[in-house]
Amino acid sequence: MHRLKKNKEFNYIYKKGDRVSTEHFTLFVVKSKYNNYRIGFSVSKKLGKANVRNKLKRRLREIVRRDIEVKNFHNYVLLARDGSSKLDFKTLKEEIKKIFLKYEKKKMV
RNA sequence: UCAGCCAAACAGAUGGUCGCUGUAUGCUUGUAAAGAGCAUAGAGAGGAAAGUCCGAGCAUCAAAAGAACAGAGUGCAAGUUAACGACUUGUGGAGGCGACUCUAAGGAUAGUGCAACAGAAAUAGACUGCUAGAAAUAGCGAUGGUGGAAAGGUAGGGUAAGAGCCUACCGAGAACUUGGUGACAAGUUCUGCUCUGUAAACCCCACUCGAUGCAAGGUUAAGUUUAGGCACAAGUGUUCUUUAUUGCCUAACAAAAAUACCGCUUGAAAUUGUUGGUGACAACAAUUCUAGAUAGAUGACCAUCUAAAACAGAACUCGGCUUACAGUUUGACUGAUUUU
RNA sequence: CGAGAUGUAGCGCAGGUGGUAGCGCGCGCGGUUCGGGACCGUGAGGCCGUGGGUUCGAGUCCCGCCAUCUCGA
Repeated sequence: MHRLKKNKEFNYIYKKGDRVSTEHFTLFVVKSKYNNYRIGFSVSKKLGKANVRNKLKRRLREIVRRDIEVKNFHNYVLLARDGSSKLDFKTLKEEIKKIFLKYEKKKMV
């Protein structure tokens, strides 16, 4: 799994990307030049203090690493919204699977 | 047993599977270095890592060397400390039956300011009033009940009426003696003793302090660019002295890969023991190396412990303070009750 | 991560040296008008972000905390 890290990249994706959202997350997607997919996680200060935000990012990374198979070489940004820090691990997992499926469906149409 | 008070320790543990970040070693790639990948070993957040409220290191500001002023801080004593506004042990004061806790605690006769409303009057001169006297006037500070504060208080004597005018007790001040390093305490003697509160108002006294912060600052790369102003003066709170330097300031344009690398973790370090000290702490000896990220490293699942939970995530590093916090354990002490 | 500023009526703001809190807009009621607006009169609305302290007395002085905003690559 490759990570997105630079602020420029994030801003580019926010501006140009396709957007899909569920109750607690928003996914931004842009086609990549390279033969990799890359993903970044964004958790704002509104969601909690430092330890809460770190824990949420760790969990999201774990879920993407283990349970999501990304077939396309795209750049993704996963934005956490209000309330997502209070969910437990299983519901998080289901919701993230959902959001990726939703994007694929949208693309098919 | 119940209630309390003080201090200390822990901050889920053990095993398994998959993953994350450094370090060391080996292998592969690479001319080599740097780097990349894989394997193995071992390491990997806190008591507050938080707030950024103080104090240091470290770095830059040409030089921080000296003096004065401005500004800011601290404020009982003696100690501890690298240093401090921190801590310790005491002193005075406040609270608690007690164990114990709290305390910005110098100066109000150096000066200035302020004290609403109420009250006759707010620091004090009058007014109301009391006594003597026919009156002029003289003596007096009791009477006035408002206020946070009203001319030391209470009782007795005394007087024309009164008053520390006199006496006793309490309070206050001064001197001396004794004890203590000291803050201060105790005692004796003397003085009948006008002068409210506020310095967390200005201020006075004593002591301390140059400013800015790792986004500091440096390495590699990239400007003897152009225009205007200042001129032997200019530049860092101000002024002065000493030393050093030659340009300094403003604006525009160009260039720019950025945590790529250094700073970045061995330090007033930690653990254990001994000794000294009431204690904060210090000295000595032995042993150990114990995070170093940069979208920022600790997560997920299973089993057992009844249940797995609080506050919360290092970001240059230390010493404190403040604030948040589920629960568990240990020790010293106090009060009440019961039993022996 | 560091440096700074601000919290007062529904909204935007005053209250410098402590004495009991105002202004404008908005809101309610009445007047004016054939009616509405404008105008005139009148009224309500405040634990001065929060917890302590100093003081006789704190929006103001001092010390903690909370929230919001700004600046530094």
